[in-house]
This record gives sequence, C-alpha cells and structure tokens, in this order.
Amino acid sequence: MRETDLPHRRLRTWIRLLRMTRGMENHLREYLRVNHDTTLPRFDVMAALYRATGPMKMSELSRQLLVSNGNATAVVERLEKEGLARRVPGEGDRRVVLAELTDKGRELFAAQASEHRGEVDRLFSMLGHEELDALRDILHRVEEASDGQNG
Amino acid sequence: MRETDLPHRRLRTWIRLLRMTRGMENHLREYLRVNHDTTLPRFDVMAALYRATGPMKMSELSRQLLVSNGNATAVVERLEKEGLARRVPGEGDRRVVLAELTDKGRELFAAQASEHRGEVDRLFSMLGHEELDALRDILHRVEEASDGQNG
DNA sequence: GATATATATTTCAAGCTTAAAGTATCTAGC
DNA sequence: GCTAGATACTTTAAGCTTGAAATATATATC
Repeated sequence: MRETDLPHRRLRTWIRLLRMTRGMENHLREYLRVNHDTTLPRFDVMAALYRATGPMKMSELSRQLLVSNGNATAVVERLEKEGLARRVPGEGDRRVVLAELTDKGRELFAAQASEHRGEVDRLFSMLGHEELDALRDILHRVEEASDGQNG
Repeated sequence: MRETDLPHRRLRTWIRLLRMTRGMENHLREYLRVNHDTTLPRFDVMAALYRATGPMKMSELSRQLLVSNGNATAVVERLEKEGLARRVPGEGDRRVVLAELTDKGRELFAAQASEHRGEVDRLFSMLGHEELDALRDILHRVEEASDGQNG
C-alpha cells in the first residue's frame, strides 16, 4: 500500500527539506547583505573562527564548514584583504596554516552575530520545544548513521 | 532556565540542520558526478522540467528552484548546448521564454533519476514512517508560517 | 639518509550564483 | 495612441565553489 512506500516518502521529504533550507538561506543571505553588507560564506567562516578557542588550521576550517579546502582559502583570503582575518604559519608543522580573526574581525562579527541570532529566532518562531525535540532526535539519527558510514 | 531558552535552541537546531543538508548535498553531488557525469544544479533544473506537464516559463523555473532568474538562464543555456533542453518563445506574451527537455534530455534524466532516488533512499534509510511523519509536521508548520509572511 | 608515500595548503579552470543593469514587451491611464 | 510603469528575460561583474593539479613539507621504509 501507499502508506508503506518508504523510498518515495524519503525522496519527497528530502526535496521539501532542501527547499525549506534554501528558502531560509536565501532569507538570511538577503538579511546579511542589506543589514551588514556581508555574505553567507563570509559569515560562516567568521563564525567558525570566532567560536574556535585559538587559531584554526585551514583544513579544520574546511572540514567544519563542509566545503573544499580551495574554497576555505578563497574566503579567508578575501577576509584577510578586508583586515577581518589573518593567516599565520603553523608552529611545529610547516605545511600548516592557521587562520584567526583580527580584533576588527572579532568586533564586527560579534555585532553581526547577535542580530543574526535574532533573525534566525524570528524565522523559526513557529517551532517550540516539542518540534525542536523532534528535530533533535531526527538529526541525531541521521548523524549517527553518517558517522557509521564515514568517520 | 536553560530548558526554556528557545532562541538558543532555534539557532543551534538551524546550524545542525544546515550542516546535515550540506552533507547530504555533498554526497549527492559526488554521486551525480561519479555515476552520471552531471552536477546538482543541472539535475535540479532537469527534474523541474521533467516533472512539468509542458514547456515551462523561465520565471516559473527559477521560482520553483528558489534561484535567481539569471541563474536559471545560465543553467538552461548549458543544458541547451548539450542538447538536453531547448528554449522556445512564448505564444501569447512575447516576453516569455519557455524551457523544456529534449527527447535526449528526458531519456537521460529518467535514467539518472531512478538511480538518484535509490541513493536518496539509502541516505535516509535511518528514517522510518515515524520520523517522516514528524518531519512532515515540522515542514508544514514552517511552510505555513512562511506563506503567512510572504505569499 | 634516500626514496616513496602521505598530508596540508594553494592555485587553477570551469561552472555556479547573485544582484543590478539592460532590453524587450505588455498593461493602465490618460 | 501615448506615456508611465510593470513584467519577463538576459547580460554582466563580482564573488562563490568545486575538483584536480601543483607545491611544500612530513613520515615511513628500506
């Protein structure tokens, strides 16, 4: 019967989920552009560097953001040009390059992030604890399964 | 108390959700590249044209995929160069351009899509009816709220 | 310690994506 | 039927993104 056609349901759900996240991303891109004159990738890189306890390996950065290492290089390079980030050679291993925010970068991001958080909160205001619990469980299941396959 | 900090939970959930969909997209991009020598945007455009009952307005295409109209033009142009899609002028309104798959495009997509569906099914094999129900409800809530704000 | 292999990053070419400007056409109001 | 503004699409410039090649360094094996 129709109710047990899991493959079909999974595909439909994936398409809807993707559409939803794209819509939200588009909204946040516009928000960052208009209110903070910045872009999503810049914001994501700055967020990762801001959260990090210290200078961060370029490879760690691209791993965290799930982007190619060439991409990480490019975005950090642009941030560097604007004086928001800097790259320093690694200490022990001379292949390594570490990235970190400048003071200017930290300050700017802190301001952007607090407003960004408010916007995300508004975007998801229709989700209460119950829905967030359900999402938490689902994401947990997905992550668990992916860990089993890859790492 | 911590349990009622909805803004924080919403932000965390959004970040995790985004990370999950990115991981899945990366997997599917790789899958399409290796197994079908194509890309995600090409696949998405072909899927939209395939599903449509007839030739599709360029504006409708970009609206459905949530991408800019310039983007739709670019991807369709590339598909056209490879003989997979074609553009024809609209009948009544001469500003309109309609896009559709060629026979070659339809045939190719049908083959790609059936395998793609299988891959999505494998990727989400950890989700059964219960989780899909929960996701359906959540997506419904989000869509409802977005409809209220925009359209 | 020389050589082979692995790892970390950058560079490169091609494609993707956006926002804004440009072109063509349509519709409304006069 | 003219004009003003709206709509549909394309073009353009800049930035984003990938995968692969290139560079530099580290590690392992002999």
